[in-house]
Amino acid sequence: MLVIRGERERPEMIREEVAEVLKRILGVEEIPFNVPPQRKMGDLSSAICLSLAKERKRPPMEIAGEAVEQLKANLPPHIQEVTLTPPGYINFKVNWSRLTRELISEILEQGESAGKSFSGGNEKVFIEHTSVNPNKAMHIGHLRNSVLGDTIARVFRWLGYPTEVCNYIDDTGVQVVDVVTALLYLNPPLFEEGTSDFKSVWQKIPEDHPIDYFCWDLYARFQNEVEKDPSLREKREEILHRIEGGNHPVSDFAKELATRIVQSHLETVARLSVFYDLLNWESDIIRQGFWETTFELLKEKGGLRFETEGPNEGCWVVPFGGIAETSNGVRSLDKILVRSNGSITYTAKDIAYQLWKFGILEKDFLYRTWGKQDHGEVLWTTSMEGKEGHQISRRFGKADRVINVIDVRQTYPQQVVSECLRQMGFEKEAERSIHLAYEVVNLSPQAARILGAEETDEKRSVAMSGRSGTGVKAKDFIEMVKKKVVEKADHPLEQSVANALTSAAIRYYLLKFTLESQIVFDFDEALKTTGDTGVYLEYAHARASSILRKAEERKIDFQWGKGVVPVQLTDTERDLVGAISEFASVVMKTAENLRVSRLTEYAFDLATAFTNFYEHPDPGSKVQTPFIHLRDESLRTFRLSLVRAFQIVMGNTLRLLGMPALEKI
RNA sequence: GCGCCUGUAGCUCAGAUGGAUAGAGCUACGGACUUCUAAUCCGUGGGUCGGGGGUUCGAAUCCCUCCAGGCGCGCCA
Repeated sequence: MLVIRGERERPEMIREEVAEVLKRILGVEEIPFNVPPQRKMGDLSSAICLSLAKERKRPPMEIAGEAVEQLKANLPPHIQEVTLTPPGYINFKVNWSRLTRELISEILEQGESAGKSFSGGNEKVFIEHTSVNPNKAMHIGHLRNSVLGDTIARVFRWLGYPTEVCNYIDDTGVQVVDVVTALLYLNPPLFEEGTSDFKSVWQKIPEDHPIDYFCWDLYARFQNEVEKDPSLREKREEILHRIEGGNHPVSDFAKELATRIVQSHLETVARLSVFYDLLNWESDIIRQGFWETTFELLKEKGGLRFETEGPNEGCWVVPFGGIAETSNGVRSLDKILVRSNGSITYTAKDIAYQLWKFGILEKDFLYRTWGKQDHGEVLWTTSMEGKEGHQISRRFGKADRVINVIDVRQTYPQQVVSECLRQMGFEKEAERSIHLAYEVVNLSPQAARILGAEETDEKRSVAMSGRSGTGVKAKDFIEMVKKKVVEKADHPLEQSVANALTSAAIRYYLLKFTLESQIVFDFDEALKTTGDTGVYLEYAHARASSILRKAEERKIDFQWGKGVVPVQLTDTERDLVGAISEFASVVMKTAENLRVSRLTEYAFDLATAFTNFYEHPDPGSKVQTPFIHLRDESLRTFRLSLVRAFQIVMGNTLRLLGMPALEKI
């Protein structure tokens, strides 16, 4: 759990006010709170006296009774009534009128920065997400990663933390090697040794076929071919060395290929408003000698061992405790960083990279700009042709906290990385190396069948696999959702609106699940546009905007003043105020525990509260008068101001979720 | 074998720190639009919170155990 410093927000504030008084009265350290099951009981409740009964050897009703008496004599500022219900609950009624006056004033005054805190100080947060192998198209599982990381980054930025987002490009890994090998040697015209002219190879990619899609199929095909053709395996080995070594036409070709595919990945996620500050290339980590420095550091600080015997003979390993029996027989648990042939493992590179993120490593990348992104910010990239860190306008790395967004299957290697940091003596950095682990996206049996997967079990979900080419490609999915959104609309949509709804629907779908919940992707489920969806959120915001627009068109003057707040709010007014008041503390909690689903849940609650208020501002009454038609000027002003306050907070919530806040649909 | 995660309504999922009658959405059925935007709202139906023990005044939540599913434990990345 991260510790987030921040100002106390409304619900927290009220709770703390109450807790303060109660702690004094009862002489306890902590006061637990909960919400009563029925509204008439109150808005806030505590069962503290029930747990106190035993140790104090007194009936809970008696303890609570005395506490209530004292509370009545000394009411916390935002509480208007305290009651007692058996078997010993203390219930509090909030002074909604007062809370509403303060809350709306504050929001209208602060506008779009309402609820924003500037508590982050100088603590820099470094977030790595996406990091898709640049050898094929992205699929929906990758999107979950991107959208999670992007949302977390938005939350930290909002809270005032200097935040840096990077996308790691593994351009020297076997996946890229496979596709390069396939391009060069699978189909004629074959690559001729000694030449640096790759024109004919590039021409294999049809012009009307996106490169990432082409490589998706090619990569899957290559997996089959390489199985039965030993000469391809040899070629692959050769190409691996050339790419790792650099300084060879094939290496340049691989880089070019990866660059083009990265570009298509960036275009894909940009459709969901996902952007980065920096692209970090693995080839640059290798070429800048990050590992050599790390190797020395590891040997110097300890935590690394050269094996002279046993199964890992000839390797440099990090000891992780003995031998274990696994399903594949008896294995050493120690993590190999340098193989007996001298080459280094992925985890070794990861350790070096993690050290760089914290600014521990003396080495640095060279940097240049990649280009401007759709949101107007420049994207940087590491590059051997770039400038040194001190020569550019930005400073990358040197973070105080590092969040790596990687799926749950990589928990073990991530632990190895932070454990290595610990063993090297970087205790604080190990503590602040956070693996944001989330479960994968699988395909429902139906979805798998639609995609043409063979042998689907009707009960079991199917893992997506780049190797076999089964998966829902991100761009396909985006297009499908867009098509559905346009179809479902009762009027023609502007392109920008259709795109915004599409993005909101997809982001919401991928964010609403808890981190440990596997998403079993099903087309019907994922293409929903009613109920608990991103579309619902957009409608609530657009509806509020329309009301305000209409009020303006009719020249309705609604000048906010605290005097317009009714003494007694209706149920739906009160629920909406309650939802609005929770905004800031929800954002804070999201940053603390990195559980973004809490934010989507809140967004839905907030939108629901508004929609209910809009449909039934006077729940008891048979007639519901549109706000702009209200005769009672004071009430009209109040309700329109509440709409405005909602619109501001909903807009902020949407932006935190990376969704455009539509004024009109 | 060891470790981690999951199991809640027909389906998809929420349910910090243990609290009062376990909630949404979808689906089904029945209602509400000469509109401040109905991708909405209202109503009805729907549950042995995987099973069994335990701790507690109180357990979906904590502990033990069993069952079912997923993942991890590579000189892969």
